[in-house]
Amino acid sequence: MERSARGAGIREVAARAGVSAATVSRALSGNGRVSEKTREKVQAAAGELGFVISYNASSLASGRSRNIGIVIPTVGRWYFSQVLEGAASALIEAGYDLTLYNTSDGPGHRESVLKEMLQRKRLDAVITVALRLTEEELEQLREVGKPIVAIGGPLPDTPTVRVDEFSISALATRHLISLGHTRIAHIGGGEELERDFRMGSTRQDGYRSAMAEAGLAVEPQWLRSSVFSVAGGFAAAKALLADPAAGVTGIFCAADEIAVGTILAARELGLRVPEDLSVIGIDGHELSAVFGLTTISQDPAGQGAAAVGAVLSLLRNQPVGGELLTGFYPTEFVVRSSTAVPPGFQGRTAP
Amino acid sequence: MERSARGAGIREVAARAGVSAATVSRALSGNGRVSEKTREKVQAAAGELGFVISYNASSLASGRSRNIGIVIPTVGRWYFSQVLEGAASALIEAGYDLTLYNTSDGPGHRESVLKEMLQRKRLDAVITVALRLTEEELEQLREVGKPIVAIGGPLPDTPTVRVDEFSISALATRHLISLGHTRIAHIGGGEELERDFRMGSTRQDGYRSAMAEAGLAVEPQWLRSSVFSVAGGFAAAKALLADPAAGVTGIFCAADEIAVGTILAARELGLRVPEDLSVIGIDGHELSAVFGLTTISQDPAGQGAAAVGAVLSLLRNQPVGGELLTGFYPTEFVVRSSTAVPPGFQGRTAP
DNA sequence: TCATTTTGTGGAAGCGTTTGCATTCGGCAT
DNA sequence: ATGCCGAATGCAAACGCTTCCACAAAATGA
Repeated sequence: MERSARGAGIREVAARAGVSAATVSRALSGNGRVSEKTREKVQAAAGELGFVISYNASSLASGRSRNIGIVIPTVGRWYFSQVLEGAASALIEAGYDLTLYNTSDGPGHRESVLKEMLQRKRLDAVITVALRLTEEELEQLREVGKPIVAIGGPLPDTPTVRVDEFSISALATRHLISLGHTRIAHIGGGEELERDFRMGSTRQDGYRSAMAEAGLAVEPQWLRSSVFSVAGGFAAAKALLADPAAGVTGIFCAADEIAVGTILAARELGLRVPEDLSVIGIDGHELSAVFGLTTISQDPAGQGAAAVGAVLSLLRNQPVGGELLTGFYPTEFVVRSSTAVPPGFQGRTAP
Repeated sequence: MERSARGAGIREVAARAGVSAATVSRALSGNGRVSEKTREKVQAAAGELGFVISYNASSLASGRSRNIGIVIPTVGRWYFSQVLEGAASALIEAGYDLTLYNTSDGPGHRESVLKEMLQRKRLDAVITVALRLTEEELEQLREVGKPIVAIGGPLPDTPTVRVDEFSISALATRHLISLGHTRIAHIGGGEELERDFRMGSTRQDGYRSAMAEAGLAVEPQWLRSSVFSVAGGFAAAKALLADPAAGVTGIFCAADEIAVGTILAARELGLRVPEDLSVIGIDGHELSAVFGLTTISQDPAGQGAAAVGAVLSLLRNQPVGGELLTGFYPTEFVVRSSTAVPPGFQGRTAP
């Protein structure tokens, strides 16, 4: 292997600075003590030689790799792309590399990713997004002894960044109820993520709870599901709204994209939003502003950054704030123009 | 460092299989010759011990790291998230890791990413997305001697996956012209990507060319720009359509998201699409189907996968097909219901 | 059957850092 | 002056693989 072409190594720097390789390592990494004068000499030499440390060698020797892995189902859907964006920015800021493992290619891949790729490769820590693991799988990961932080888990006994799916769903539903709606449908996420992530059904639970609490019945045909996309929401809403027996005046959608699809479907059927139909979503998607969608905003990029923050704490052996273990990531209720009192209703307006 | 907890090493496997470490390495990596019988013994031993090779050690020793880097401006926008998704899937399929560098955090970061992070860390190759480099920067990258493949470049003398921006823009414009439109506006991408990527203006050039070729004038107020989002398109289109002097009957949008925003703006202004206004986009975005948008679909996920294919060839020292150097990634013209003859026009219909 | 390849395997020297331990070198108190 | 002590530095042993080289064994050709 030609080494001449491959840039200077630490020994060349050492020679040029007139010190030993050990000192160069200490001067550049900040570990151990080095006099100010030597440090400067070393830095100068490194600069002149265009020396860049070999992460592989460094990792091998030190056991640290300044590289964290993120396991994410896909990067093509809005929520995940935002999480990734947030995490990537935070990591680059902290000087860490980010290795991406997307598990979208079938469940077989998921397993191999977890077992082989994370087992003890070159990661200092792992962030899992929307991943549900068996106790056994989790145990295997823990055995590796590297920090794990989850987003949208939940992984038991693991610091987790997550919103309070149940409560915000109940809140969204209650908002419709408080406006006077009684016939409220719910379009939830389909099986798509159910496999890894219990989100869909938790949101439905919140909806059911709020309905029950208000003494409202939930008719079976009010429960629909859709993939997390505008097209999916459009199709589901169209079926729902075309059903004369349903007769809903409000729809709580598990995601903004679904809600936007719902609004479009309503428009196409000649229904006005919010006069004839109220629609509320969850997410804070970019599109929600354009459509005047009332929603509960959840800032996924912030969640990604928060997870990175937790990981970095863990790596410094600072235990992460109990908040991540017990609390929820904050959400924001954004009232826009897609929700109003139901048609023909004369009661108080929304708070 | 406790080694007992850290899983078996290659020597343990060697001992268990009754061979030398060298043989284990050869058996597991497929380099060098090993008898079938030994290979099986080794694989069995490795399996029983749950042995997973240390990539750091392997990379250090061999100079190969089975890890490729992808430099991408952001992952939050549709196009980029799709490219990344496509690349990530292809890489995982090939058994490579993917390290993500997003350069969205200001130009300072971009430089450090390129010089420090790629210079000779732990990457076998680099895929750059929508990145424009100076000759000097490119030269620095080349010096490293690792394969580089670009998406949407163009980086001179670098295998590049890209669509023919100019031609498809002209094609889209011509489609409107052939329907009988003469007052055709263009909403292009803003400065957003212009910095790294000349895309915005290339699409405008295609538009101008088609207009000129048809002998049509382009009025200055017909040229608008927008960020690549529905909201951006909405705002830009609203301003354009509200301008009485403009009087356009067709709009060529540089992206589907902009086009969707345009359709929404038109609706809000009481204009029917396509009866009063024809709209055409570029992208093949998920939303385009929902809105019946005529568009030129460009399959960014496929582009990501194609770039990975090229990188893998390069790594095998198979020079990549000349197609990537000279040809264009295929696009598909999808005619839907957002384009029609202009209002009051009685001519032939579209081909 | 003997010389010549080919194949399979082991020994050991790296790969480029980090770090424990030993050593040196200046003070500084005595 | 004489010790002492901490700060600064060097030495050399890892870190866990890959691969060059040598060598033995098996296969091939004459």
